Amino acid sequence: MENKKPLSQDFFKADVVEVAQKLLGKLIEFNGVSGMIVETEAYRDDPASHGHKITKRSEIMLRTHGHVYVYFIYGMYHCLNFTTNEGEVGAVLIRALEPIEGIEEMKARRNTQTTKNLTSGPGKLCQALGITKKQNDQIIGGEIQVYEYQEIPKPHIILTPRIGITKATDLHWRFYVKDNPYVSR
DNA sequence: TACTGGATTCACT
DNA sequence: GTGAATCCAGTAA
Repeated sequence: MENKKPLSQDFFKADVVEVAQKLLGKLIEFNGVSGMIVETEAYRDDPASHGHKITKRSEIMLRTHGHVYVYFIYGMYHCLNFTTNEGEVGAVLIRALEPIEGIEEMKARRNTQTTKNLTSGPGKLCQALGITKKQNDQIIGGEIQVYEYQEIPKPHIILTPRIGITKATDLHWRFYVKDNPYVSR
């Protein structure tokens, strides 16, 4: 694609819920593979968030914005987050992408021919893009790029409280693009 | 040093 | 719908 416009660091210097919503329709590119963000989740200082207690792992949520936060979960998956609003605890979990470029590479990494299963979940998309903890704490715009891509009309943006997490509170929100086949639920 | 459980996914039933 | 896979960060000792 020509004329790709990267997001500025200031884009991430805002409330985590606002950033989570505005990330829908943006393009994530890493290592020649890319996808459009179709589902996000906002985490800040609520009991279900790593940032609820500041530790060596989670301090990045307080210390930075516009950085990549990658953590390892369930012994086999990675999850990709973007930090927001330095000085306040916040990060947006990228929950699903619509694959754009490098689909064959994604299929090989995911060991499947089913396009719908490539990036329709936070663990899946990290595997498809090849993102690991090596990318943790990198600045967005380095190895991992995020570009303007598609404008999602407001009526197509759905906001729900995150369910299924026992400690969920009203500080904890999920956004997704209505009717997009890659949304994880 | 040892223990515990997780911001998930997949293969089953 | 249910359970297994699998390892590391956080916590307690």
